[in-house]
Amino acid sequence: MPAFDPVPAQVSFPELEQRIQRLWDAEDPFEAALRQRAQAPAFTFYEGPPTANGRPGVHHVLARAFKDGFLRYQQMLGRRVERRAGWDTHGLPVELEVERRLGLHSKAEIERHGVAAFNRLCRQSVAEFIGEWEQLTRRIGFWLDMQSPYRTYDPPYIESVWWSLKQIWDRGWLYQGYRVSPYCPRCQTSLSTHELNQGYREDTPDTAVTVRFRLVDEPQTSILAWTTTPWTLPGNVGLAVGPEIEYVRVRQGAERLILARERLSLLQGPYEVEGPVPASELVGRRYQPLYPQAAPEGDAFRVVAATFVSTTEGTGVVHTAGAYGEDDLLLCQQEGLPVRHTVGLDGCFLPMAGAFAGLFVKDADPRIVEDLEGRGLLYRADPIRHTYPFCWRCETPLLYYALTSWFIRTTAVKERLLVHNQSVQWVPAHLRDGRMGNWLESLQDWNLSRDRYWGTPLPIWICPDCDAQRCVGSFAELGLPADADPHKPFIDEVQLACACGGAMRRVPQVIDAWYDSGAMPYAQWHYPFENADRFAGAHPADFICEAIDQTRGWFFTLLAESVLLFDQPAYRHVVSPSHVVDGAGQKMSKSRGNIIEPLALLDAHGADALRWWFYTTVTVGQEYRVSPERIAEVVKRFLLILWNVQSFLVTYANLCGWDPGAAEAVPAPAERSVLDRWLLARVAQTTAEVRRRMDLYDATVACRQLAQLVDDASTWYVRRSRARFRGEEATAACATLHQALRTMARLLAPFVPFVSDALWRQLSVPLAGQPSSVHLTDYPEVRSDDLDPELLEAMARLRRLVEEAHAQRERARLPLRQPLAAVTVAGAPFSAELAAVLAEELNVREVRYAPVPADGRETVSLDLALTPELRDEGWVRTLGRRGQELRRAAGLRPGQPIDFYVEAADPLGAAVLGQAERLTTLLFADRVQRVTQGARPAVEHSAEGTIDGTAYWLGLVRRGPASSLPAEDGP
RNA sequence: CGGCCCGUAGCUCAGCUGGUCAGAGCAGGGCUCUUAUAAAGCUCAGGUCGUGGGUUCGAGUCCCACCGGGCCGACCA
Repeated sequence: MPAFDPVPAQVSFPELEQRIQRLWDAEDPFEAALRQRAQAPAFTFYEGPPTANGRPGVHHVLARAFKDGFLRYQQMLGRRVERRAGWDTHGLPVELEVERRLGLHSKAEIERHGVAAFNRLCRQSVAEFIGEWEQLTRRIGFWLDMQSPYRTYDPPYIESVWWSLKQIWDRGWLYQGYRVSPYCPRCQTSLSTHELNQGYREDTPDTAVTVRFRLVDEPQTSILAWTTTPWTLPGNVGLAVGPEIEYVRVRQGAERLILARERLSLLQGPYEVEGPVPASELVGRRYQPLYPQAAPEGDAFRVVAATFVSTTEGTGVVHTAGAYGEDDLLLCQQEGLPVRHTVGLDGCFLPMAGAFAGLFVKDADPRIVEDLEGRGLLYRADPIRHTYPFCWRCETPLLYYALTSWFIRTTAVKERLLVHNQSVQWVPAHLRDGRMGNWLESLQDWNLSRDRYWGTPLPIWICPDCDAQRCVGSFAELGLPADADPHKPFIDEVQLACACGGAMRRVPQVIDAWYDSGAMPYAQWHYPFENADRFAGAHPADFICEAIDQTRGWFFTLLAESVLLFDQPAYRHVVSPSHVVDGAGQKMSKSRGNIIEPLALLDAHGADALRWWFYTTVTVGQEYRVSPERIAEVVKRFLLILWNVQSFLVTYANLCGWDPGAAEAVPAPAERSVLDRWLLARVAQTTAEVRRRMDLYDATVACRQLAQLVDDASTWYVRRSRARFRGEEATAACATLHQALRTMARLLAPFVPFVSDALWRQLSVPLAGQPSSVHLTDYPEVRSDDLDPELLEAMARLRRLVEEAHAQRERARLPLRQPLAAVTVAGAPFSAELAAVLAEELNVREVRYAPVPADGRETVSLDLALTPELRDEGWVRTLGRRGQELRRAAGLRPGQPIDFYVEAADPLGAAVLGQAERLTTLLFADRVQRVTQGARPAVEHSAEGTIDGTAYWLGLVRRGPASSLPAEDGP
């Protein structure tokens, strides 16, 4: 009875993975692993919540592969690793999907449809692809608790978010302000940068105007300013000059003009430069408003200094309208210039714009140009073409438009953010001071509010009578039950009594969905209303892992909220892989048609292959050029080799009846042959290196080391040990390879969870009391008794010399089958054992040594002279090979007893007679008989050929049934 | 415009704190081994290590500039 179940030579990894998955379904080792570590110290992980209203892609597999690898590793180290799934459920992407489905195109249409119904659909839409996410998560072997995920729309989650905002409010860090954003006047919403990028159109025709701003105290003198958006001119409140820029006053006809010296080329017709005007002299000067009737209250129409002013375009003077430009707004706030809208939310001029009132701004542009020209204020107007943003949904030209927004004063804790960021171990390391560090250095206040519907409502109530503001931090303050739906529109019905006697109403906004996700460390536990211990024990996280695009996303919001609320970092280690692109390095997109579906890859090559490819192909931080061919290569180069080593062991262990569970005497490792000791030393060395690398969160080098170990086990240990598995050393060899493979299965378990478990289970069959799954074992410790650096070095040296010797044979055209008398090593002698390995690998009788060459370089040289005896043996080995081919052609299995007949003239015939025993062994035959010419017996299979010019004939006859070999599964 | 990453054999990529580092795998040609039965081993690449400077006894490996690619951000008044 064989100890091991036979291993089919052909393996389909996708099928194997499904088989293992079914075992997991039945045994639930995920749950068992958690139970097993229930009392162990926690290793805390935060799962970044994806939005489930989109399909998962290959890039999601990437991050999840790294998450799972590190989590399994930590668990095997003995930590308790909880992994709770989460879903990001709010936000504009969800709303857009629902709008699309309902055929709605604006906020007005949503409100006509009804916000309650709209939000109901949003809630449903979030779950749209949840099944696909769960399927993929499961398929890639990512163990994640998806039974009780946190969801950002759950009332307790929202209540925790409210609590956090109240904390921020109490510290004075939550305030209302203006912000300029790209704004679609038709949809009546601001757009995110992401959306903005989808709508840029090049070569958009527009009009650039250069306008005279007459100085109050010098009406004959004008400052020239230039703009491509004439519609912002009625909103002008100031002119900005650059403190470093040199301005000049020029005379042209009766008038004087002021502009930057570098921009004189803008002038039309002859002019005379009267002299320089320092920027400092311009600052503070007042000019006449272009549209006095639209003048706002306050100290407007002044020249101010601003560093952002350039001289690459225009006049070196920037027309400033605070409500219609980001820089403009900041400048106005800084300089005390009034900010007021001249354009309404619908993109049409307000009544104070006089003749333009009611006109859409883009339609008003030509009218404004006409009007300015009529009043002598236009210096010149030029058609231009530039890149301009349009709404990607409705194609309306976007406006930069200041809206009332609520902000978190993140700048107040900037120093703390920088300090805590320093404490984080980033992989790749440059992210800390690079992308993340730079982002924090140029930190601005967080624009928290969104004028939308499906999101966590901003918990601020304002009294219309006395303007009192109140931030609400719990449901109880509103008298709401714990299970109340706190979403719009219901929450907007809730009024609070103001001290002045008025009824406070909630502000209409919801908050940035990114705030929701950054709140997960505390909100997933409904902290501080519940689970205070649970939160305290799981913050900061030991480890998070998301793709690089989360730097300014989730990585930032986690950190920002943690610092704002707790003055702590949110995580200690971040692994952040780069992007996934197609095989040609192109970004995957629907329009390019180069999207690679993860499930297709998984079906074709399996999850282990894809995971392993992600770990080993490039270092984290470089892009992943994924293609089916590259994943297929992993199967060939790694998984199949691993599988074949396993298959080899099982075949021979069964063949020689070795049983690891039997109390058979196995020599202690130190007593085994040098190849065994070498393999065990390689395993120990690799174990140490893998642990060291994984402790540094470097899965790439760890896995590359493992790949090298697998390759060494196959292409050196097994290759050189094959004969030993059939001889006296079979027990030691089987025990060694068995032990090595079991260790390798555990070393590989975090990375290729399916095949490693398959290996483990197979190898454990004959053993009692073993964990049923490799994922319930401990990560291998370094067996210090096995370490043997000297042996590793000596073997490495030996293998270098082997390569050189093989090259010499190649040049001499002597097949390896042909034995040679000696090899001479110019270098330090090997131990007798290693010398035997060398001799066997090179097929030489003897290893000799010579002094090292003067340059100190070790060399090797084969004695290429053939004696008759060596030549005879070479012939016999060739004949043996031909016999093997005949066996194979006859379809005989290993172990099938046979008789061989050989007919050959001398000198080949003599050689056969002289080495009949060797030939018998080579052919695994019971008997080899030489027959004389013309006396060929009747045989089942035969072959003819020549060796070195001598013709031969081989015949083969079976004897009795096959011995007790395992049957193989088909060809 | 700014920040970061990358630019090494036809392709994909290794090369840690400067001194056998000029490498591996794949593709292609040749050869070999084999009761792991097509999986494996060996061999063949004359590559200005993007370009140009610099530091150094010595630089893919450090510094500067430039060119090209990517990502992120800013800007387009």
